[in-house]
Amino acid sequence: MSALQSNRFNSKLTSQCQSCSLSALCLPIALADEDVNRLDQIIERKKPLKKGEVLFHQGEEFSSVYAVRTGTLKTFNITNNGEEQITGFYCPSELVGLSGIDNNIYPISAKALETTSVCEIPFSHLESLSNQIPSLKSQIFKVMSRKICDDQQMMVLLGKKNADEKVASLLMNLSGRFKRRGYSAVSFRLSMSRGEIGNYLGLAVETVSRVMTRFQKNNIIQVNGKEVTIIDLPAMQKLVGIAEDCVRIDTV
Amino acid sequence: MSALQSNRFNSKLTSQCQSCSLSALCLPIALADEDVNRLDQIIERKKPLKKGEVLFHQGEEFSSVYAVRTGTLKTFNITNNGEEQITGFYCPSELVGLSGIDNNIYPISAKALETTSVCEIPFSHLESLSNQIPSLKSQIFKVMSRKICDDQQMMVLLGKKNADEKVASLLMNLSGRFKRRGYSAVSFRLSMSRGEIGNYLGLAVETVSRVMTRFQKNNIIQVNGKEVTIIDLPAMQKLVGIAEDCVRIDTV
DNA sequence: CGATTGCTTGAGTGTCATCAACTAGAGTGG
DNA sequence: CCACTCTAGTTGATGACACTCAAGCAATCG
Repeated sequence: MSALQSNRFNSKLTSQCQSCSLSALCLPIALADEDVNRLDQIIERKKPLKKGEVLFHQGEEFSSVYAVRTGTLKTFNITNNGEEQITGFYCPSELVGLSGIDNNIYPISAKALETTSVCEIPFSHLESLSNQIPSLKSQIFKVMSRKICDDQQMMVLLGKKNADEKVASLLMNLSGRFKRRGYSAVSFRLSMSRGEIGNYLGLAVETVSRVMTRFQKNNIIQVNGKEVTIIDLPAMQKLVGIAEDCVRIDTV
Repeated sequence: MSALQSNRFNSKLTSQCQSCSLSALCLPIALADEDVNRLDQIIERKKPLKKGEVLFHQGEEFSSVYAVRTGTLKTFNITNNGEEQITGFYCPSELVGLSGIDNNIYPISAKALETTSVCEIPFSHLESLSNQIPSLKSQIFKVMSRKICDDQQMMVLLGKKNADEKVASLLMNLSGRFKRRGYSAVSFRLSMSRGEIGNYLGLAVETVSRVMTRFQKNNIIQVNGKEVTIIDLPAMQKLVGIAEDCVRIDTV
């Protein structure tokens, strides 16, 4: 809690990272104040992306990872037959672009779903800074490890779940992410279209639509366009599979 | 930690890592000789696992990552309703357990598909060694990044591909991995059962069986139990989607 | 040797994709 | 301000792909 008040001990120069409301969730977590300042210095705040603008393109040379400040991004892969497969949605404080490290090329594109601002973190700088700050290095390991966990959960979803369970899982996942950022866990706005939801979940648009209206008829959720309210939480948890305990799907 | 540094120079003796045939694929890649020796010293060779034995259990405290030396592992997640979802197969030189870093708990179990020997790499040692050897740290970043890429490819497979494409993708992926280790790319032995293939690909056993016999009838592959030979490579590539260029599915 | 396990093959069914029509809302331009 | 277009979303009808159930075969094992 108190960690949320990021500049409680701040003294002299408060870095932007320290005054950022996301610092408790983002990369600076677990860093000493002076280390946050050093991290802060390698970060570039870019001007916000408009809806539909691309942050980086699949195939482009990898240079930076990005932390979302406000708004939402989607990442996607263009498959051989030209269709797009969405691989993730990214909310504020989440890190995009880690998959580019391996081959020094982004294997996916990242596009803004709404007006979105990001912090650019040049990876070469981050890497050398991580030589000097072991806790930063550990933090990067953790972030990457979590991404691997999340992706594995996603595989379970795609491989084993039916349409109802898929949609419920996405909604509950988003709910959890909003909650952790201090927003309502039961009432929120979807920044992605039905088509994007379907693409992401491996479902047709029509199926997504049908599932959501059915959920609504059964008083499980309340839907109004992009506005969603979760009404019957137990029902949702049951659909997701309750035991979400040891696993935290983070980057949907 | 001091133990790490002690034998740094006593290494006219070739380390096991250096004499290991996998060194060009495994973690030591891109390390200087003396660094390989230091890495070598934190590694424990465990006695081989028999088929069906578990390397680590889901929920267990995380301590080490493991490199496969010989044999094959599968990792899997027990879902809420008790069924198992296989999340990956691991061949020699590949690293298992990275997903445990985040929460300090293994979110999956790892089990031997056949007699399998592994190198245990205690993560705390690896992490501190990576403070001293920047290229080792970079290498870990890369390995984790590649895992993220691979998992994303897997999502595409699960979300967009039909049964034929799924099976073809798995076979071609295994083919590539055998090839890189110097084995035949067209003729190899599956160490996993049909059931495990189906589980992994999000298909029923019967479907896997049917697809493979159909492939055989169409002279695309030759199957005899677990022995597989790829006959019509172009057909397979077409099924997979050819443009496997920029993406390398590594850890299936 | 029977028993068990893994794999294959067949028949029937169900879930979800596809195709198509329709509605609502946003943006455009006369 | 009102058609007009365009897109996103919804709903219905139909069908395909893959799952389930069931039976049989082959290989391994106690």
